[in-house]
Amino acid sequence: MNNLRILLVDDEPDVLDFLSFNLQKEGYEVYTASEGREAVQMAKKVSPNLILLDVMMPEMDGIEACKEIRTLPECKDTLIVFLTARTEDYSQIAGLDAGADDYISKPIKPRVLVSRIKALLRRRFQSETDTSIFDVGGGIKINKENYSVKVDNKEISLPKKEFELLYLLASKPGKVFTREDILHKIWGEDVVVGDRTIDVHIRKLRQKLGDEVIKTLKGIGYKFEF
Amino acid sequence: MNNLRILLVDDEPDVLDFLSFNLQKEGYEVYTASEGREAVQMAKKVSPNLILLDVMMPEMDGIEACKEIRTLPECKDTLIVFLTARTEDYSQIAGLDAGADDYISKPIKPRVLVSRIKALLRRRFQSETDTSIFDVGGGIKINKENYSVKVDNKEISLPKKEFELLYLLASKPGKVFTREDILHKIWGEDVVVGDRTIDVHIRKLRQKLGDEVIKTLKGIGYKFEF
DNA sequence: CTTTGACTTAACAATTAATTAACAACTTAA
DNA sequence: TTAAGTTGTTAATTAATTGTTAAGTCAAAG
Repeated sequence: MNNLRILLVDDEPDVLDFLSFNLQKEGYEVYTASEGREAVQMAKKVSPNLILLDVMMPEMDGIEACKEIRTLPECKDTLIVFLTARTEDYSQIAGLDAGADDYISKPIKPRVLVSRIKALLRRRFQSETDTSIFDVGGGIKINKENYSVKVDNKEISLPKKEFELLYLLASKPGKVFTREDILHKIWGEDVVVGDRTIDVHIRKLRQKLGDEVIKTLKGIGYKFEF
Repeated sequence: MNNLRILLVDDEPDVLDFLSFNLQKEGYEVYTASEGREAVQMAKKVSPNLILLDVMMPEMDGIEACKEIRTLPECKDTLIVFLTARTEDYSQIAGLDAGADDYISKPIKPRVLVSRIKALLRRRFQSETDTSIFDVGGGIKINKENYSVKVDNKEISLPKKEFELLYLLASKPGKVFTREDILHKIWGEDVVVGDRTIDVHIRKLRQKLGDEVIKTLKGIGYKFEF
């Protein structure tokens, strides 16, 4: 939904698969094209936040494609990054000239690739890659700012109490919260809700997050752990 | 109302239709004429911001028309762009001499045409095609400068409060604004309006923008998302 | 193998929050 | 001054959430 979109363009299906896999794992929405003309069309259609563009391709090469993409109004904020074989060093100059924002030499380790892409996107789209998001592990990310939770990169929305409960537990993974702790922190000092109320909220969270992340300690309380 | 006006002049109805379609899609107000004399009259009447003028036409050709239009007081700020077949290179000289601001060779891809036109208009009419317009997604564009909003390129006008509310929410898509946030930011620190007031304004916005873009988070607040 | 205490679960009730329509009070422009 | 539009209020309705109850599990202890 509010994900950043990346368009991959390369004529080798293997490379496409490989990059695609690694970027999707990071939560990006990934689109692919295998040659320049297709790339331009895709770019127009999905208006990606970043395009990873192989320089050497049959038909229309990366440089040409880049120039065309730069003229698209849909892509005025799009970052364009060239993928070049290490030897093709001319592409640095030609590419940046054609309107590219950066270039990356192949071969590259996925981690390095991902971190460079993240850095570029952060610089350009800071507001979307926000501070108050934190990854609590177990595939769960909590964003305090917009009261939203991502589970395996799928956004789910929680009602207030459930969110607060999750937030409390997840903010100190591993720590055990007694029922009393939880009542005081979430319902306040002078509440009169029954004990079962907590259980029920825990259950609702488990329904949404999966049964593993919140653990019960009989007679003691609950903890978040992954 | 505050749209930029473009006058298309060409003797081939097909070309006229084609360009007209592509430019209207971008939100311009498009007028057409099929020959020079008609073009001059139209120009006088609608005082367009830009005229796209085919060079080769029966009766009065583009160059003649251009010269006449340049004498009209209604068109002193009008940009005139010639459309020329790629071969007619003399037109570059003659055209620019006659008072044209640019020329574009046919055939041309609509995207390229549109982006060149946009660039020209932006340069000349910066104030209207301004930085403070931003496309917040979901087919909604907000122009802070003249308090106007476009939904799917249809301009709708919002009363002040509604505009401010939309602007606040849309300026940080995804972020949740609590009722308190909203009250403070829009009504000021020492407000005395009831809570339901916000709801009512939200409802009015939803009536105008569609129900999807503003989301409710019960017990928390509202957020803009597309 | 029953009992017991502690948690889970489903169904439902109570509560709280938001939507909506109708309208009143203000503002502005004609 | 009227008319039109904007802004804020209220009250009825609708919807979602939060909380309760009671039956059901499960594991450890007797």
